[in-house]
Amino acid sequence: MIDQTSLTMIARRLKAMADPSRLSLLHALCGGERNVTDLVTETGFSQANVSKHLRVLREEELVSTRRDRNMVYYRLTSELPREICGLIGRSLEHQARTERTVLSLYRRTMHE
Amino acid sequence: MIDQTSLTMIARRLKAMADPSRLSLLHALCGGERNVTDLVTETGFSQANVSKHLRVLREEELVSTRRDRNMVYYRLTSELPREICGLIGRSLEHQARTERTVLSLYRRTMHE
DNA sequence: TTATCATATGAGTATATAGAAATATATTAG
DNA sequence: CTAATATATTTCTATATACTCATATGATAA
Repeated sequence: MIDQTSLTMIARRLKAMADPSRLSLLHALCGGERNVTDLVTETGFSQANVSKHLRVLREEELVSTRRDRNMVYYRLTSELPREICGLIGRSLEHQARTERTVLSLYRRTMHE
Repeated sequence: MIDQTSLTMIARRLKAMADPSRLSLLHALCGGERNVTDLVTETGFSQANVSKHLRVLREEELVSTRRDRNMVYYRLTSELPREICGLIGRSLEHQARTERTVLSLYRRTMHE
């Protein structure tokens, strides 16, 4: 048996990433620091929506912030999101190859 | 901008793993092939519950099955779950170190 | 066939989450 | 101070999901 606490923590981190909108935000942050307005522009999501998703990412410490003037700049806390997406991208690619299904862009996912 | 389809697929895979019960099942399967009864015993979850979680994992092709007699044996389809959990485990460990919080067992998570 | 074992599914309930719209808070500019 | 800008939060609704209990399906054994 594995300790329940570790599983719960891992599950929470995965869950924080397991949303297309949040992946989109993480993807943008792979390009470097961004403030909320930048992210709204880049993703096309509403400001409220971006703000809420950022909160989820912050709570799981996947991103961290710094304030400059009245803007809040977000950045990736670690390489984790990029690495995870790289792994899954390769996995999807491999599957696609074996399934002879054409899927593109996984390689470029998260700027890998 | 990244293609929406890739983000959605990655999100779905992450979501399938983003649950403590399913991580527990994946963990068990890291020890090798198991049938449903084995998994019920190892995890302590109800049979119906195990069956339902396995369906989610199957639908995302994280596990595959083979039938023997009237038993269904499940196995990991790839190393992906183990790799993901390894990454997150190391990330949690790193954070724990820098936060001087004691967290144990991430290294042993998923039999890494 | 009928009984039994292994697995899967359906119904019902409780909880969680995504997103829109409106509003609140906080910082800066004038 | 007031106005404007940037970000965060609340409220609401719709949808999804985890779980339990009961039942169904499917394979084997007697």
